[in-house]
Amino acid sequence: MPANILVVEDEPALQELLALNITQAGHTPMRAISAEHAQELLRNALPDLILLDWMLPKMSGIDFARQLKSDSATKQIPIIMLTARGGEFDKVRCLEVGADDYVTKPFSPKELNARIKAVLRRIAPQMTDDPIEIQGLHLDPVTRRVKSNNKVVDLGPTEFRLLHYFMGNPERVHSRSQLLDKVWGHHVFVEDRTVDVHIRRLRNALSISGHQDLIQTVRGSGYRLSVITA
Amino acid sequence: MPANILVVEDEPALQELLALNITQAGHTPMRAISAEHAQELLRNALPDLILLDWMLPKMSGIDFARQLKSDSATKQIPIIMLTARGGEFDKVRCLEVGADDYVTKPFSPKELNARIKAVLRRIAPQMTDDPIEIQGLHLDPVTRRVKSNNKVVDLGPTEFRLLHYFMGNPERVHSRSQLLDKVWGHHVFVEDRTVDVHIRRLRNALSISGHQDLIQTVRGSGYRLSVITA
DNA sequence: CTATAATATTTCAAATTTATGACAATAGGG
DNA sequence: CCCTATTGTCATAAATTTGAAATATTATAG
Repeated sequence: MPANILVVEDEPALQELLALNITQAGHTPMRAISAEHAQELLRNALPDLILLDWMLPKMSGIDFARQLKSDSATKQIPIIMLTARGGEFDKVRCLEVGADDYVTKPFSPKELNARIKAVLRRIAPQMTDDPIEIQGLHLDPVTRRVKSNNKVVDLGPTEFRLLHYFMGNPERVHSRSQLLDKVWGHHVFVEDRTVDVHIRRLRNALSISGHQDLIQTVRGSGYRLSVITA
Repeated sequence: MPANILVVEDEPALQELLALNITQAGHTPMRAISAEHAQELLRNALPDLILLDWMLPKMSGIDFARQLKSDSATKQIPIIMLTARGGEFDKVRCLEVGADDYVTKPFSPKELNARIKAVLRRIAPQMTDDPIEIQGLHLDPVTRRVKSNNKVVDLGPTEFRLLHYFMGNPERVHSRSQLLDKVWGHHVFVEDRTVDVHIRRLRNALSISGHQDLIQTVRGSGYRLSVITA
């Protein structure tokens, strides 16, 4: 899950460190030395995550975060704040503004990366390579295997991605269009109804372990994976 | 759903085809035969989406797109590019310029409409997805579920929208006409009395958790959701 | 208390949505 | 190059939802 990460940090040394860190973690850094500079960069491309220093020249990180969260174009981009002191006050304000997490300086590269990963996972759960388990159904992206007890569920590529997406976003209803976007890809051109067929195939495969009811039809809306039987 | 779409295409035959297509899909086309012509039209009214040919006389589609995206008045209007060749280079440049999607010629009407629909959906500000709770009755648009304690309230599509609307505007009386407008949609032609039937169905479903009295009749006016039992 | 207007219920056929099975086109793997 | 798995579409069946009409109740003015 490589991501584009915008680093907003005015101190050159720290920025360099952060960028290095991000690169080594497999992501791509974008650098800005101020809120204004960041705004400019955001006009061209939106990152997947923003690493924002609490203290910045001119517009403070807090104010910038607030602004980001109030603009519909950027509001869904997760923000991790870099704070100097660990005072309770700061933490509260960070979260108040809508930051998704914060890291107190000084911090270890390890900690930073862990938080980045955590936040990204929260945003795009199906992108990670972590194994997922729901109701005894185990899906492992690394081995590309789905198992229940000792039964192996045999899935085609598309059904696997579909199930992976469902398991990464459980309980939530997904319209056919959304599924096409997320599972098939943005620029594919496929009939909405085709989703039905793949749902059928997925349920069929899952029936071997009795998990076919996990995938529920929500009439008029789409489909959902849910452990709630009702 | 119906949108005004500006078609910028210099070849008359193709433009005619596009306009026809757009009309049949329920949208309204505006036609321009060049970037200059388009600019003129834009002075009068801004469309919801722009369909732009990559190759145009004088100012190319690419340059025009760049200009549109740099002007604050038009920058948020989504653009779909019509490209001739399918070379990777073109795709990249399309997206670089800020186009929201592209279609490579030749394309099927079906594909074009699908893309228009997808782009409009991505842009359209989606209705609030916040969960609502009233008197222990929980409605969650994201999972499209209604629960009370651990009981699941099973609702059809219309009943769900109806309850959603009621819970979003509690304690207020809504006439049957208002409900038809807000829940069914502006242009539908449905008997006022039909609302009664759906109210019945909603109450019926809610009775499973004892919430049937939330929906109250206001004789002569309409219905209201209220926590006041009186 | 009665007539009458307004709302509640029930029922049903039409309309809409989904499920399913079959099939042709494609992509890969031997 | 042949064979098999995978995919996307269709046609058709099945299931659910919807709107309207008919009938039953209830509230209220007089």
